[in-house]
Amino acid sequence: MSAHGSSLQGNESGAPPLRYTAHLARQIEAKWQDQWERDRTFEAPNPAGPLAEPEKVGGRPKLFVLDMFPYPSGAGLHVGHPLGYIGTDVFARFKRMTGFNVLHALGYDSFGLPAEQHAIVTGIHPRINTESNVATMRRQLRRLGLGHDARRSVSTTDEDFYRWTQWIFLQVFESWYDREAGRARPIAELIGQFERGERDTGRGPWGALGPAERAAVVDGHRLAYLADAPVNWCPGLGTILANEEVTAEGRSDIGNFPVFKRTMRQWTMRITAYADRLIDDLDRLDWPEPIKLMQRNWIGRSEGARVRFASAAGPIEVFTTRPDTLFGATFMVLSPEHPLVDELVSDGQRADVAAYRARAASLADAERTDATREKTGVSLGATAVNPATGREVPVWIADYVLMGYGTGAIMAVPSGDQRDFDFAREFGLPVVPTQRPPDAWFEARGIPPTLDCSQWPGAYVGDGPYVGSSNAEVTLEGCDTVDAAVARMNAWLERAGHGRSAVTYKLRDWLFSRQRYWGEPFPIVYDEHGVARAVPDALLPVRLPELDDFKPQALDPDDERTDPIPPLARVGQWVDVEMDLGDGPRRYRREVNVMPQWAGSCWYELRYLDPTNRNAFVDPEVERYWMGPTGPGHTGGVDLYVGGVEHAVLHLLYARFWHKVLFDLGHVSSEEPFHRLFNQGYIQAWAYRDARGQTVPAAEVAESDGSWTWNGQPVTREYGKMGKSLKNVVTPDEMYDEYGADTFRLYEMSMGPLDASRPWNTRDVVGMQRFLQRVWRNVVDEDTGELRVSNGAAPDALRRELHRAIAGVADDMASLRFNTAIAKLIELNNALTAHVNAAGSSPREVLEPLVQMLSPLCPHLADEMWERLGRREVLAFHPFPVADPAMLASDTVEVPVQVNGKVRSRIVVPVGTPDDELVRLAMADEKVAAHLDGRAPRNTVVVPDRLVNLVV
RNA sequence: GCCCGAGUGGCGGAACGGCAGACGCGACGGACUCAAAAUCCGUUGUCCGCAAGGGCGUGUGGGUUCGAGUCCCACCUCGGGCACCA
Repeated sequence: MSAHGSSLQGNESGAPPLRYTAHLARQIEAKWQDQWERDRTFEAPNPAGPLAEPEKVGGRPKLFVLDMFPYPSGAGLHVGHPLGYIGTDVFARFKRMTGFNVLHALGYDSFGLPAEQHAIVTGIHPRINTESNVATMRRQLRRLGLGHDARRSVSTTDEDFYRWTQWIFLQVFESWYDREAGRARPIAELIGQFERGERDTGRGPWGALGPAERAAVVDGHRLAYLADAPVNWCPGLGTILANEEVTAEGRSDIGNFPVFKRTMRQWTMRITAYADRLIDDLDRLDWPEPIKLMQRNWIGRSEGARVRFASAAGPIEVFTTRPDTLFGATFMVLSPEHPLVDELVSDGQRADVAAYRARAASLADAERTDATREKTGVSLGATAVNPATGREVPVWIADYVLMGYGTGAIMAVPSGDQRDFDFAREFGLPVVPTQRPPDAWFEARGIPPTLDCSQWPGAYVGDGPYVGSSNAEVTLEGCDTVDAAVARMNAWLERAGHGRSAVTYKLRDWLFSRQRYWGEPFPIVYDEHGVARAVPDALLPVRLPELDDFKPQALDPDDERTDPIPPLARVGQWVDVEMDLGDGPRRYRREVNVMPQWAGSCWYELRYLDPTNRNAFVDPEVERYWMGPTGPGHTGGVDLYVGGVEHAVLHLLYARFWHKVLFDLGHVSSEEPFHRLFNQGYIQAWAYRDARGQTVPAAEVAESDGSWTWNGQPVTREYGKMGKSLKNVVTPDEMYDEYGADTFRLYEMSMGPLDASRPWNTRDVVGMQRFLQRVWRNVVDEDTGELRVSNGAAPDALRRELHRAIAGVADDMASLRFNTAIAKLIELNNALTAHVNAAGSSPREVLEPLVQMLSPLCPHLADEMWERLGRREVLAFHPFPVADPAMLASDTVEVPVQVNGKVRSRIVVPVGTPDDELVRLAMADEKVAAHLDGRAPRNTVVVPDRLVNLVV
C-alpha cells in the first residue's frame, strides 16, 4: 500500500495490485464522492435569502449552468440520458477552476402521464412510484460524480414547490395585457380603468353591469381565461386521452375503443399577446440559429389583410396574406367548424355538409393540412360577394382550412395559391389570373406563355405584373412587386370599408387544462354564478386529494353523449368547499382539471436559485444575482442551458412566456429565462430483428463481415432510440461496473461533439480506460504504489507540448468541445509516456497541469492523483493552468505549396517570411519546379505563414 | 405534408474557405512470455507501382472560387418537432 494512508484494496485476478481497473476506480470514486458530500464542496453560496453566505460569494463572477428538467422515468437511466449532464458538469467544473461561483443543480419534473398510467394499471399511488423513481435516478447520478448542489434538487410534486406553481398561475390569472404599454399589468389596474370610464367595457358603463357581467368583461382580458376547446373523449376507457394515446384511425391506443372529439370548458393562456415580443427578443438571445428559426416559424407572424365578403348570413371575414390577389378570388372556403356554416348551408346540401363536418372532426390538424392528400370539400350551396369584382362567388367548406388560424375562412385564389389551385381543379371551379408569370416560369414547365390558366400546371406565386386587377376605385396595374400591390390594395380596402391590413399568427393560445389526476390542482374555485375566483395566497397550496381508485369509470364505448368526467370530479368532498374569499364563508366548487406537465418546467430554474424560501418563489436579490441582466440591453437569464432539440419549440416558448409575465409584473429582473442555449445530441443505438421481425437482445448479436447473427440465425440491423421495445438498452450501472464512472464520463465526452447525435458502442469504451491507465501509470507504479514523479526540469520539447495542450484544452473546454480537448490530453500523455519510458519518471511540472486539466472530465481520478502528488486541497477550486505564450511561439513554419490548387510540396520557412520571398522559395523547390515544368505562374496566391498557390 | 438538422476510412469522429482523415476503436505486424492475457513499439482511406512517386477520394448532380468536407442551388437517405409525451 502506498504511503498516503489510502485504504485502496488491490485488484483480484492476475492484474498488478494498483492497476487502474473498474475495481480500483470504484473505490477511488466512492472515496471522493463521500468527501465532496461531507465537505459540501459543490454547495453554491447565495448573496441573500435562506441560503445566504455573502462572504463566500465574494468578488467572484457568477455562472448559472442548467440542464433541462428530467422526468424521472420508471425504466431508470440508460447511457444516453447523462450525456448533457456530464457535459454541463465538465463545463461547470472548468469554470469553477477559472474562478466562477457556479450554480449547478438538478431537480425532477415529477408530475406527468406515465406515473398516472402506472397507477391505473397497478393501483399504486403515483406519489409512491414517482418517489421511488426519483430515488433510483438520484443514486445513478450520484455514482456519476456530478458536482451538483444537492440542496437545490427540487421536485415539482413537492407541495413546497407546487404551492409556488399555483401562485404563479394566480399571477397570470390576475393579469391582463396592456397593448398600449406593451406589457402585462395587474387586473386591478384594468378594473380601475373601467371604473373611471377610461376604457370601454364593450357592454356599456361599468356601473350598470351586474357581478356576472363584470366578471365576463374582466375575464375577457385575463392572461389565463376559460374557453371551449376540444378533447379526445374515450367513453370506453372513461377518460380523456392525450393525442399520442389516440391512433391514426381515431381509436384509443389501449383497448382500441372509439375516441370522440368533444369540447370542454378549459383554462387557456393568452400567449398570443406576447407573440411579437417572443419573436423580437430572440434577436437578443445566444441560441443556435436553427432553434430561433423554429420558434419564429412556430409563432408564424404574417402580415396581410382582413377582408369582408358580403353574404346572406352577413359579412364573412377572411384573413389573407395576399390581398393583392383579391381580384382572382373565385370562391371562398370556410373551415367545417365555422360558425356561419349552419346559416349559409342550403337545404339541398345540409346532409352532405353534416356528414363532411363529422369526418373532418375525426382528423388531426397535421393530417388535414397535409398537402399531399387529395383535396376534399363540400359546397354550401350559397354565395358571397367578392368586394373587388362585385361578383358572386360560391362558398365551400374544406378540412384544409382550420378554425384556429386567421378567421377560419379563406378567399380562394386558385391562380396564386397551390392549395386553392388543387381544390379548384378537383371541383371544377374557375381559375382567373391576377399576375403574368415570367417567361422563365413557363419555360421551366414546358408550356408557352399564356394567361389562360386552364393551361397552367399549378399556381404562380411571386412578383409579376398584375392583370385584370382593376375596378372603378383601384388598380394594381403598374405594380411590379407583391409588396407594392399589397400596400395599394390595403389602402383601398380601408378606404372602401371592405377590410384593413392585419397581422396574424400561427401561434395559438395555450391550452392549459388536463383532465388528469397527477398534476397541480388549479387554485381556482367557482361561485354560485359560475364565476372563477382565485384561492387566496394564505390557502395555498391547494393539495391534491387522495384517490382510492385510479381507474376511471368505463362507459359504453359508443356512448358519445355522456359528459367526460375528470378524476378529481369524483372526489365529492374535495370539490365542494367552504371558503372565505373576503365576503364571509360561502360554498364553492373547486376546479377539477389539473395543470399540464409544462407548468413546473416553466419556472423550475427560478426555484433552484432559492429552493427553501418560504416567503417568496425566489428572493429578488438572489434572482438578480444569478439571472439578472449583465448590462443595458442584456436579457438576463441562465448563462448556459443544455438540453435536446426536441424542446426547441414548446417548452422553450412556454417558459419564455411565463418568465415575461413575471418580468412585466416586477417579480424578476431578467426578461428571458435562458440567455444561452445549447442543444446536445442524442445517443442512439443499433437494434436487431430476426426473420419474423421480432427484436432480439442487441447485446447478444454477433457481427462478422458486415452481417449480423443472433443464436446463429441472421438478423437485420436498424438504428434507433435506446429502449425496452428495441432491446438495446445499455445502462450507466453496467458502465460503472465494467469501467468506472470516470472512464464512462470520458468516453461519453470523447465520442464526438456534444451537439451531435451518435450511436453507442460499448466496444469503444476501453480506449478511454486505457488512456486513464497510462496516465495513472505515469503517476504511480502499479505494482508498488510508489510515485513515479521527478522534480527536475522537463525537456524543452515536452514543455512546449504541455503549453500547447494547455492553450488548446482551455479553449476547447470554454467552447464545449470536450472531444477535441480529450484528444489533446491524450497526445500530451502519449508524449509524457514516451519520456517516462526513456527517463523512468514524470516531471512534476508536466504531470501536475495534466492532472488539473483532467479534473473537470475525470474528477475522482484527478483528485486521487492530486492527493498522491502531495497536494491537500481538492481540485474543484484550484486554478486551471495557464499557458505561457512564449512556449507557444515557434521560429519556423511548414508551408504547403500548391500548383493549380493541388498540394505538391511543403517548405519550411521562418515565421513572417514576406510574400515575394515565399513565392521565390516555393518556385525553387524541386518538386514544385517539376510540376511547373518551366512555365511561369500566371497568378500567385499567398496566405502568409499558411500557404502558397501557384496558378499556371 | 410542413418546419429544423445531419451525411467524411471497416466504426466513432478531426479539419478559421487553405496540408482531408487529429484522437480513439477495430485490424495487421513486431517486442516481452513456455503460452495466453495485459503492456510496449510500428503499419493501417483507396487504386497503380519493387520503390520513388502518381491517380482517385468527404451521400448524388450542378455552381461560385486561385483553392470547397466547409459557401450557393437541386436531389437522395437518415434523425428531431408538429401544440394533450415532455
